[in-house]
Amino acid sequence: MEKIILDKTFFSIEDTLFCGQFFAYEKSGNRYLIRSDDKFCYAETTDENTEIVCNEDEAGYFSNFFDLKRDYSAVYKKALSYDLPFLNACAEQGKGIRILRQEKYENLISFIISQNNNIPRIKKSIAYLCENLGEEITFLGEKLKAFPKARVLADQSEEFFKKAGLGYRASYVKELAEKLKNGDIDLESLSTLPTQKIKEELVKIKGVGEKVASCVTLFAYNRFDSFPVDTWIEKIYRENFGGTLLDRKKISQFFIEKFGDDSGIIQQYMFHYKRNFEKEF
DNA sequence: TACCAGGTTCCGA
DNA sequence: TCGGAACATGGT
Repeated sequence: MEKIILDKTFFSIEDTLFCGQFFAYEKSGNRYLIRSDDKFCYAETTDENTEIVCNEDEAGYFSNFFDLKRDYSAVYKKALSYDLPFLNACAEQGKGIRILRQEKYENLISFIISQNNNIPRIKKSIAYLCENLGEEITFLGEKLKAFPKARVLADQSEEFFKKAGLGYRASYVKELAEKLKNGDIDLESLSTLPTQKIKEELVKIKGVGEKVASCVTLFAYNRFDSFPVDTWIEKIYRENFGGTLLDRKKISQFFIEKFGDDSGIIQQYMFHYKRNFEKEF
């Protein structure tokens, strides 16, 4: 067992988990059990620190997963430098957010499930897939389940995915799993491409549109020049930026032109605030 | 009961 | 190319 301890100012577990980037966690007492692929850790933010507990040989993995090498105080200061009252409030409330460096395959499946869906249901569906198809993993004496491999998902019937609560998204996930199994799609090979090119490749997948592709470039390829626009961001655009555009792709471009390479984290500050904390603006 | 949720696909003009 | 209906399902 290994414990990683960091100052909580720019790393809050609640902020990081409640900004809608990630669905594979559950509360367990004062801490959160977090799963990525087939690896687990516990995380807790106390009065002063955030503490991660994981297997010794996976400390490097989780250090990368939580993006611990990036200086988020600089990102926060950059957000304040735009001098926008609404954004200042968002950054102040969300400065503990870190953009997780997620597994590409798992993140893509998760965000296909996310379309026209709500976060509690998305979490439930992903947990169902793991519980029923995931490899058993023992972590600190507990028996837990990994995220299922693509070849296992590919062998399921569409009925299974409907039982998991995927609804009409069932066929999307099945088709993607089959293509991954056959090697028709290689997500890792896209890593070296520019952000726009990655998105162009991702939207060729059935069930993946502009918004899901933006989430995956941000959360799994860690491209901060991504700005996913969903119903919440659209509200922010209209209510807090006085925007009039209707096309979500154009709204995304509007924000990327405004915030450049900080777009991804600023998007997360704003989503987190609007969904969880908004008072009057 | 109708509307909403981290949208995308499909169809007709 | 563009606008709008259809798509599953649980929560409020």
